[in-house]
Amino acid sequence: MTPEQLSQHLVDALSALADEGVLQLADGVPDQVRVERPKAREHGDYATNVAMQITKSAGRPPREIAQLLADRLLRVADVAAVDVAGPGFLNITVDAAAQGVLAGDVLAAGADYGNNESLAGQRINVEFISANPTGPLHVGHTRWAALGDALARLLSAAGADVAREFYINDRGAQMDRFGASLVAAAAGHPVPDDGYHGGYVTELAARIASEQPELADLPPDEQLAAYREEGYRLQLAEQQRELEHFRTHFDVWYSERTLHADDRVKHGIEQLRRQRHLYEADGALWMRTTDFGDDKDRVLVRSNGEYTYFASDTAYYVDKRERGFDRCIYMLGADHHGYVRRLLAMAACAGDDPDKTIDVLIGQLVKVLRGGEELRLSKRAGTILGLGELVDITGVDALRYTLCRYPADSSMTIDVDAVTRQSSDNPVYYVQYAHARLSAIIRGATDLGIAVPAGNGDYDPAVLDHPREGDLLRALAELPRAVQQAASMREPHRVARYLEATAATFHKFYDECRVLPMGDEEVTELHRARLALVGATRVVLANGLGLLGVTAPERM
RNA sequence: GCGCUCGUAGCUCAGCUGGAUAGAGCAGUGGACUUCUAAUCCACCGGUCGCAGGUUCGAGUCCUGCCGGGCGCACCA
Repeated sequence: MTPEQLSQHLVDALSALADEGVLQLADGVPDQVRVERPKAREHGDYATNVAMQITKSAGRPPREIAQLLADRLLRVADVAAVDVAGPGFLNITVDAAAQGVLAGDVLAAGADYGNNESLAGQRINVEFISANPTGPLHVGHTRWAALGDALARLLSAAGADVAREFYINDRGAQMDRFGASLVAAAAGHPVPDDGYHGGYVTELAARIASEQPELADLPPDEQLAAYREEGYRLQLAEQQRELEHFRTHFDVWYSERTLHADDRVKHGIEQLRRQRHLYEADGALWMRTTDFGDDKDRVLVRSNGEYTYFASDTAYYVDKRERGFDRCIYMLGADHHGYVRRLLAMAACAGDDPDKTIDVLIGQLVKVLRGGEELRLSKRAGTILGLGELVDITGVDALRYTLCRYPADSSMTIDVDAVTRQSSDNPVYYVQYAHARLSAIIRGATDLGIAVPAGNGDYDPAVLDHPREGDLLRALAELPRAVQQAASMREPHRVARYLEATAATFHKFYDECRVLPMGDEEVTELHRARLALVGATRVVLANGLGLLGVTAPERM
């Protein structure tokens, strides 16, 4: 029995009590009852506080309601025991056999286990990183790469139709500064103060100069444009190469320039105009974002006739909506959080309900520790630790996992030495090691000629009555909930935490429960059932790691 | 000044969207491998959840005010 089924039994019990008039619920029967896994063993396999939740609605003391529910629940065949405890908790123990069938369910579902339909029918646009093509991707971008990609995988697993999108900020003054920096570096001159410094500028300039020596003869403005464009092309290609290597694939690379070239900015503004939140003042075109909570109105078209950056963003949003996305997820760095309010106000000005169409995730910046010291990272000073370099040091799996382990809005310090270390202080190896151990058992079974059960009917679920087996089964049963919850809360780190807890549960099981027959031992039902459990656990860990874009090794 | 955000063990961080005695890992101490991977397991040590009020059966979690760190407040991008 899964927690979902148990939850349904509780709802059924409540409806029955209400129908019979035993309980009068002022607020009606809740459509969902949350069951949780208690921390303390003596609190049973599952627990719920529903009796306390509805005490007001029912106008009866919680313990009394709990007792009514307990009596009702005991009639369910798969429920072995129910206790009323404390102020009104319901502690439920599930029948071993009913729990044991889960292994078969997991084996039968295979790679699909954990997926759900909670977001079915939704089209979601996930935009992340969106860096300037004027330099390498740094640690902050890397965090978004790992987190954004994991989130996209999660949303897909929850049934949504997801597009991953990278907005290329390839327009504006910073591109010219980039071009000027390259020209200066190529000529051996010092880079302008407001330009880009870093060693990569020198390398890039030298490469362009040697590949296209004829550029030196161009007039200054043409030369700047040529360097700018070539630098753009090469830098973007580099970003794309590094991200693919980091297993972060984008479905759409969206250039800000094309937004202007195709008159989509103009179109976007026309769409806004219909909603009547635009006005002209001081020769500029404004959006009345204060209508929806912004502290001041925002300019779309400056008095000199040029579009603002905000105009691009507005048009981009309109474009996303016109391309059919129900929801747009923005992943922004903490240094952009001041932007959120106007973003939401803008969507409201466009006639949308921002609560329904926009999710903004704010990511705190990442500190990097190496050799016990904090690295001071600055693009201007050129002291950048790039995605590429970081991956070279730590490997893709360790880096992705480490960055996915923490909620986006918590500041984190990443200790390069710890991520690199291949030991237990690195949780990614803890989880991967569990998968490798499981794989080793299955290899052993194959060597002994014992088939791994493919589903229910291939083993006896009732023999899985050891406490460690029950713990493991209940852990496996949590995956769908973990996925659903992580997806709806947009919090990939929950998957990582779930994996660590499940790996720990497995390791404890492994420590106490022998799976394969020893020596000349006969193959028993217990061996077969445990093998089913092992196979199911491997499926769960592999699926979970897959959601984070981390590999599940057969051997370590 | 206004706004956003964070404050949990010595360190890095969780805490299931208000529940039972606040949890992991690392660091420290001590144990467990002649048979499925010891990258593992077990035990001990470690806390006024920044402070003070409030909401209620119940608050690390919600509200208010302070204190402290980070960030943002352009017809820049």
